[in-house]
Amino acid sequence: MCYRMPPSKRPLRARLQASAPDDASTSIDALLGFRLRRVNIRLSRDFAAATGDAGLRSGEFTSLAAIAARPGISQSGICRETGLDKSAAVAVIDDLLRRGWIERGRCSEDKRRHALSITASGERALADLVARTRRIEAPVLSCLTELEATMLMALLDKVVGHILDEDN
Amino acid sequence: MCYRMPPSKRPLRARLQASAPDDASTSIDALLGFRLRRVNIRLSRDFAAATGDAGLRSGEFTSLAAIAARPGISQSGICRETGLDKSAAVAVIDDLLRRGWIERGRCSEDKRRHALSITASGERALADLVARTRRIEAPVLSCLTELEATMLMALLDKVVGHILDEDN
DNA sequence: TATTGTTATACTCTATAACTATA
DNA sequence: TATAGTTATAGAGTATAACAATA
Repeated sequence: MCYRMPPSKRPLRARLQASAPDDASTSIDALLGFRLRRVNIRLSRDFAAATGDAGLRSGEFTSLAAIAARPGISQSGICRETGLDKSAAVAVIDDLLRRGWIERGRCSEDKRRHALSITASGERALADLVARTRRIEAPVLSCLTELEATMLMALLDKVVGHILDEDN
Repeated sequence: MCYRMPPSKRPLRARLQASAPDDASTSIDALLGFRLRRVNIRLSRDFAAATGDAGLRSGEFTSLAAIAARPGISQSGICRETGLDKSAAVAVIDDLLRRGWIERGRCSEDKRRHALSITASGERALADLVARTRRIEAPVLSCLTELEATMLMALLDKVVGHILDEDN
């Protein structure tokens, strides 16, 4: 007979665990990728739907936040921070400039670099984006207690920090 | 003066917190997306680099795991589980069939559906992929204790389960 | 009418390589 | 020689709409 799709009441992990022997070497129980991917897909779609046709391109929000956090950062700095490719960063920076959210000045110490900084308009846009993103993420995070959500953020921060250390 | 890129010893969150007032409504401290995105980029690149030219397309590994976990699942079931678009799923399923990792039978109860199941060859491929992915994720997760890693997985499972419930 | 799977298509994202200007 | 930024380009990912078969 065919598998009829019931409402999925348990995550894939739990179902896999039930159907496969508890063998740590072949189980996906300890794999992070599946989980990150699934949550990421959901959040990305909701974000794209909320920002609509005038939506930001991939990495634009993250780059704006990085510039706000580190005024004077260079483009390659953005790439290291966000994981963006340097060729992709060009379009992102161009778009942020076009929107008037950031400014670009040549660096006097190293004329190859652009020193990027956020504008007042960019600050407002960032605050608005953050607020909208919070509203998008809220229903996804609603299944966690406040403590659990805080723990999740802290654990991911630890991993992200480790990645930044390793990749640079 | 210009911002010279030092080795990043703290995650973006911590730096933002230091430079911005602790205003919950405009801080990215409680946002999940940045963190997921950054970790996902790292893992995706490492995975692509490890699988090389004969690499699987996006969503193929997840789909194989979903079929292994739920024999007889339909294509639309895969989409619901993995977040894959139904048009994208076609190419993924085709590729899994071409590799001989899954089999496809028409469903007698609902002739529109394909009943998908994993083959013995597919089981071996899946076990191998899981093992390789564990080796890829290990260095990323090495910054966490075993307890922390378990907690991270459990928290993400809770979120993924919630998303599956909501989206279906 | 709605759903499953399929195709075609357009658009975006990502990575690579080649180039310039600086270091 | 190496790095920062730019451009062009190719390949992969993603989403939409239209369609046939079935419910």
